[in-house]
Amino acid sequence: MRIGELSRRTGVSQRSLRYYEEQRLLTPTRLPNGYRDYDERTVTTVQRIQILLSAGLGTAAVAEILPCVVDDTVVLAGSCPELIDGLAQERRRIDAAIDGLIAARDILDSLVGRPLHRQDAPAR
Amino acid sequence: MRIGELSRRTGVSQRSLRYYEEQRLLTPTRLPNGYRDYDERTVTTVQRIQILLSAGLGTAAVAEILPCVVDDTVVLAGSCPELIDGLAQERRRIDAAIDGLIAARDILDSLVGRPLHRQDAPAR
DNA sequence: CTTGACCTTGACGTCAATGTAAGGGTTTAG
DNA sequence: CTAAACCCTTACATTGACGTCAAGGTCAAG
Repeated sequence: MRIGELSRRTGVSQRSLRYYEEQRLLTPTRLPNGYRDYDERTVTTVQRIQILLSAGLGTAAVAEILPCVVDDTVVLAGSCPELIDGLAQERRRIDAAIDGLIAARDILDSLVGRPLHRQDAPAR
Repeated sequence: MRIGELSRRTGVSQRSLRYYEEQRLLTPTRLPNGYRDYDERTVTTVQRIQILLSAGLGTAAVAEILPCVVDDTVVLAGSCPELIDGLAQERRRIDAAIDGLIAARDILDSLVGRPLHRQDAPAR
C-alpha cells in the first residue's frame, strides 16, 4: 500500500510516516516510480510506534525495540542481547511517569473534592 | 529565601524558577536590592508545579490551578468556578496518558518475557 | 579595595516530533 | 490535453520548558 492509505488507516500523518522512515523505524520498499510501498503488517507496526513514542521513548529507542517485535504479540526475548537492560531502564522511566501522573491526578481530584482512590499502586 | 536556596531545596534550576515567575506561577516579593524573596511555602508549591507540569499540563493550566490549592493538601472546590470542567478534561487527558504508558510498558514487558500484570485498569 | 559568590535582565539556542510550504514528477479520468 | 489526486524531496517553522551565555549590580570576607 502507498503512503496515503497507510496514513488514513493509521491516523498518522504522511509527514510522520516519512519521518519514521528517516529515523529507520520503517523501511518501505519502493515502487518503480519511486513511491513508497508498505505491506500490511506496517499498519500494526505504526500503531506500536505511536504507543512507544507517546510513552516518551525516543525514536532511537523505538528503532532498537521494533526489530525485536515480530508478528502480532510475539516475544523474542533472548535474541536481542544487551538491549534488555536498556529496556528495563525505560520501564523504570515509564513506571515513574505513571506515578507522576497519578500524583497529578490526585491533585486535580483533591480540587474537585473527589476521594483519592488508593488501590492502584505502581503495579510492578 | 533567595533563589539559590530555593533552587537547591527543590532541585529546580534557577532558570526554571524565573520562568515560572514569568508564567505567573510564582510571585515572589523583592528585597530592597532587587533580589527575589520566596517564603517557605514556595518549596511545596514548586514541587506541585513540577508534578503538574510533568503530567503534561501547560503552565497556563497550572497557573489556574495553583491559587486553588491552599496550604498543604487543602481542597478549595467550589470557590473556583467554571475551572472545574477544565480540570475534568485534564483529568481525562491524564487517564488516557496512563493507559498509553501501561500499553507501552506491556510491550516492553512482552519483549522481556514478563507476564502482563492485568489487574490495574485505568482506575476511575 | 578586590575577589568571589550571589543576584539581576535579556536574548538566543536546544530538542523532538510535526506542520507546512515550495517546486515538481506520475497516473487516472474526462 | 488537462485537471485532479496522488506521490516525491528539501527545507524552514513551530511548540514548551528549559539551557546557556553575556553584561552587569550587590555584598560579605580578606
